Amino acid sequence: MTKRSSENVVDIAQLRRSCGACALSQLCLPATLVHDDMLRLDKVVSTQRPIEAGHELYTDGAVFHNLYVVRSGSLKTVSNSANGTEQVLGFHLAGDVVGLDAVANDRHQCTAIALERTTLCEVPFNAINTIAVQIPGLQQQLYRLISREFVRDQQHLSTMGRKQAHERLAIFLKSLSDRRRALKLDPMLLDLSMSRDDIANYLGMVFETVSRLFGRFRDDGLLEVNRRSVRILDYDALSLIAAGSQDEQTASQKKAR
Amino acid sequence: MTKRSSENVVDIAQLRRSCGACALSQLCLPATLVHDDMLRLDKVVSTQRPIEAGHELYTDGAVFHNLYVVRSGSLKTVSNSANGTEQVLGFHLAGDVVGLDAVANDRHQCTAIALERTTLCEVPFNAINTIAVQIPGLQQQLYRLISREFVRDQQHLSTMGRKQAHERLAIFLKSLSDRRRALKLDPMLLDLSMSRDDIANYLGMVFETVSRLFGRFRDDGLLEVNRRSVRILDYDALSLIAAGSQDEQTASQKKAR
DNA sequence: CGACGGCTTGAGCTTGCTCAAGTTCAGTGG
DNA sequence: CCACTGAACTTGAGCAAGCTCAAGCCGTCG
Repeated sequence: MTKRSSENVVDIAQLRRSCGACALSQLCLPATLVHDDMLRLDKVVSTQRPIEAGHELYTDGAVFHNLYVVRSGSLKTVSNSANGTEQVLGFHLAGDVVGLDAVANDRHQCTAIALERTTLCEVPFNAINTIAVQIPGLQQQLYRLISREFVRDQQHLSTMGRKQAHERLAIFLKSLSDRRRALKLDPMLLDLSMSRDDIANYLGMVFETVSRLFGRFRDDGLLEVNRRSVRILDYDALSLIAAGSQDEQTASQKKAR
Repeated sequence: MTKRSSENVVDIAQLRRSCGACALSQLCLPATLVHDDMLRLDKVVSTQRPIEAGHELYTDGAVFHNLYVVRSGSLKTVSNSANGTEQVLGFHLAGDVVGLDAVANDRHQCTAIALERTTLCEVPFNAINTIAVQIPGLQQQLYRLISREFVRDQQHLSTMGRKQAHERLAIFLKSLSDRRRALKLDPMLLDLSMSRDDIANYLGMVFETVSRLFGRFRDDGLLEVNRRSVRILDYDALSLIAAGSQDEQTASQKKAR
């Protein structure tokens, strides 16, 4: 199980257990640590067995024990309100830290569900807090991480505030692309792990609208869409729409709609 | 300037400078501290002169130095996107901590604007970090504070996801009411410090819609509306609408719309 | 192969947006 | 003190973006 160099599609799969060897360390807790400190971190972090698609990592209301770092795969976080309606709060890719919502009350405020087979590092919050007292860099990094999630949510709020549905979808696709670029993956090829329904919910619309918009972006030459496999053909045009360019025409240099 | 006992409308105005004597301490950083630790905190916290309505506390992009705790008055935080559109991210009342968005990058990610004459405590982040290392309770409290803001934003995201405008407004009014209750103020009387436009922006609609909804809630006997002075007449009905009760009729026991 | 879930596409309708006119109120100056 | 002004708010009418409902398609899995 430790050596599986056969799977070279994503080199993340080759990662060994230790934080020092992890390709994600720049995005994760050890970002600012020196080697010695990293070893101490290594002692408390463990890798879990993979979670299968559709399974829960934690549930709304569960007692808080661990933070998790996504190593491969992806998750969604969902808050379920009183009357049974769900709201997708975010999608979490490799390098993202999930579970920070629970720091406030010692209980998780949302449910985390794997969108595909997903591997994670488990970081016991108490343990990391204890060693963080002795490692100022780690302390700081923890603050930054929580705050980063906070800022991400604020950006999402700004997205939700935008009235036009096609702008919201463009922002979403662009952000996925940018996140892939940060992970050194092809930013033009999106392999969506989430359903149209998840995307729609996340962006505050219905899934039919998402589907129609994919069709429209395809017709306008912005995307190549094949179910969950999406190729960005015109990143600049997409960016223009995301930025709120008044007419999509200018953006795509096309006339059909 | 130190003694202005004339202003007894809100007893917050009578607060002395020290954290120990502050009526808000339960909501603020010192929540979990013992007396001795509080004295150390006192040393770094200072009270600023009031900010007038419409003035900025900090601007998007400004270098991060301080957190602020609202003592009296209120603020809005706003993110301005590329194409000039603004998004109101939140409203901040007495006891709220603002500025936490800047922890991620050492720069503020949004602009904070006073909605009325507002007094604040200024907490230098570096200083508090330094003493937090020695006071575990304070450390923990800082984490909780950031995480609390994060959770609040997630709740707001769930609100924005709800399709019906009247549900969003009901949630907003209910939350204002609940926050007033937590501050030991009359929860049925809302003195809105923000404009219809601010509310609309915050909830992702246009100001005319907010105005119309106030009218509808008034007609349905839920509210008494007099410009910015709003009295909640039927809190339970409002809660039902906020929770997504399918028909407003049931909630308000009225027929007119 | 059939059945099911996820997706696409169409037609019609409703909510909330746009544009526009009118009202109220606080503040200002005569 | 009152008239004037401008900002904030209210209200109306018409329109369209996106929702609802519905039917059909495609790919996967048992």
